[in-house]
Amino acid sequence: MRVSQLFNVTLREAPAEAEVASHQLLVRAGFIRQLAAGIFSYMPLARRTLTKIENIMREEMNAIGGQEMTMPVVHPADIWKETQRWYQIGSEMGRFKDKNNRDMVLAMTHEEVVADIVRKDIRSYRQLPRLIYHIQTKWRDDPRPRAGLIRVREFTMKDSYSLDADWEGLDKQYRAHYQAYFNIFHRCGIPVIAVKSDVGMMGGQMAHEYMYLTPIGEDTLVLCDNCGYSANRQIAFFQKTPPAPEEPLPAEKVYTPNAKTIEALANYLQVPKQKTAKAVFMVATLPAEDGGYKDTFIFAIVRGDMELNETKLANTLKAKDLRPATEEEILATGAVPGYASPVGLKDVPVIVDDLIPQSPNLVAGANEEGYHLKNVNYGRDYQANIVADITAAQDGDACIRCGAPLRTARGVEVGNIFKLGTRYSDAMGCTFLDKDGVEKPIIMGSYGIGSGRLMACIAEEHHDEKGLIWPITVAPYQVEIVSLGGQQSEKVQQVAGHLYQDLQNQGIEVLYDDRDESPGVKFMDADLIGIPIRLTVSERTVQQDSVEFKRRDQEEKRLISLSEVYATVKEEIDRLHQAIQAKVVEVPFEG
RNA sequence: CGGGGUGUGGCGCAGUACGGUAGCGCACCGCGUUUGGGACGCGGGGGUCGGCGGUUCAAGUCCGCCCGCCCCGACCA
Repeated sequence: MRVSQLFNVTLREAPAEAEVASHQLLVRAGFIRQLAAGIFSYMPLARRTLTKIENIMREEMNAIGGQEMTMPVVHPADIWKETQRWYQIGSEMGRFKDKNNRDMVLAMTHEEVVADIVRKDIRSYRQLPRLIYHIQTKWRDDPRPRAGLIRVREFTMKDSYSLDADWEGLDKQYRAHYQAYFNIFHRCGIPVIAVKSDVGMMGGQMAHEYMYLTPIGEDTLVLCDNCGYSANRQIAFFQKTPPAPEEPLPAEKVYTPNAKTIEALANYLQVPKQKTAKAVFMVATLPAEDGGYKDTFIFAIVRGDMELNETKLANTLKAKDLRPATEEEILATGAVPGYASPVGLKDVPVIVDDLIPQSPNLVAGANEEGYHLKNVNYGRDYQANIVADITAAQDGDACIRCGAPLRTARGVEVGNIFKLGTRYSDAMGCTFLDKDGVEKPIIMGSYGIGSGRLMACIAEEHHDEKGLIWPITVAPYQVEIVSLGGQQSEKVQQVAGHLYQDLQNQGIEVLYDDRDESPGVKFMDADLIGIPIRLTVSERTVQQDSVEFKRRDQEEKRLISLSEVYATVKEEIDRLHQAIQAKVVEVPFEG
């Protein structure tokens, strides 16, 4: 492609709203243009990179037996009602009515469609196992898109769905994806780790997220450098060290003016935070007896030095939804915000962290403005409805497996794999007859990777102050030819033009900057766009029957003779591919 | 949804305090010069100042309401 013909505009400055490097550079280099919050156009250069990313996905999916298909973006709401997700999912779901006033859904994901196809077409164990996938646009009306392509509302995702007759089959497909996903990310040039994750609204038995570690990430991960334990902070387990036992002391009411936070309380009473109990008020949406849901006020207690983990609490309660209580709701229960106490509280479910019963003589609220109770002891002074692990792992906590200090890090979720089990099969009646003629539910798994987000993470990982530096496997073009003074020198123009033709004829993807621009402009644009190999043709080089060779990821330039250009370019492309391939390794399964 | 910010030509910004009829850099078009790291000269084109309403002789500027976008949080297969 000649740059003079390319539908692409580079920007000297990034729009003010672009903050992270991948967003700024992808916009400046002309890869993406924003239409609305979280809605982007992918320009020709981006399309080429996305196609390469998607082809890598295809190769890896096909390698584990996947079969590509395409499913609709627009669904009738009926199937989403069947699985209840029509009711369970809030404003994130795109809903509209068709001309006949029927409820319709914009696809957020395709479990329902898969299940609908499967229940109609699969009848026998002979048709299992199967693995299908598609690469499709999805819509999730995220409350807060951010960081360019990292978090968007309209996005393209490679989604695969495994269908099995038994749990062993699911496990096999799950593990195949586990490795295939590492292969995909490694081939795209980004390091990732797989962490165990919350199954969330997908339901199911097991889930891993593939995280690209970066400070701009929005998920917090808990990692053990010693044994390799890793988990999303939402579900990370850790060892809790009980304090030294103490004789329970008599409870004592103390005056604590303006001590409404743990910080202020510990400061005022001059006690360490771990000697205090923190009251957290939540409202949980719980399943009701009538089959519906009802909001229930929840009083959660964790030690003052710890943080409530809302995901753990929600899972403990089997809550559909969980949110902080408002001040009015707190007052309505008879508790006093800032001075709330589990002691003497009635008719409110109390959930305490499992470390609380082992922590004697804590300071808790007195349910009276300006007063706390010292020496509150679980069991003697109050009881809980549930004792469970509801606190969040923090930096330095002990690893659940080996006891070494845990580290927290930020990451972007670039992919996930789920063992769905029979949740969708049960809801939508996906059954088959096994060898014995017994009707059984099909066992499903689902596995997703967002291609735009992946492209952004690659940009995030591979750039410098001048611009993008694409890995050879996903670069829009492999080689960029820059001609200098082509308007003045017929020779330069000829050499560059021939080189462009020759390399293309040899199957190399070439971008040829043939514009009548100053050298500075061309070099700057080349650096910004980030094609891995640059060949410069100028009066200076043609006089020596050579061109200048430079790799985008290296500073060195060297002259190579025209007769050796193809061989050198080929060799360097192979070398770049080999370096990537060397990273595609087997990763032990961490179940 | 809560908190904060922001909106002036394609991009980056000034002008708003103190109301007087819109400006700078880059980009774009034409001509000429220039050509190894974002050139120069001359001449051009392009803006309902986010929207609506109000105050005023006069509103980019003051007042009210609304909207978009960005950041933090909540939320998130």
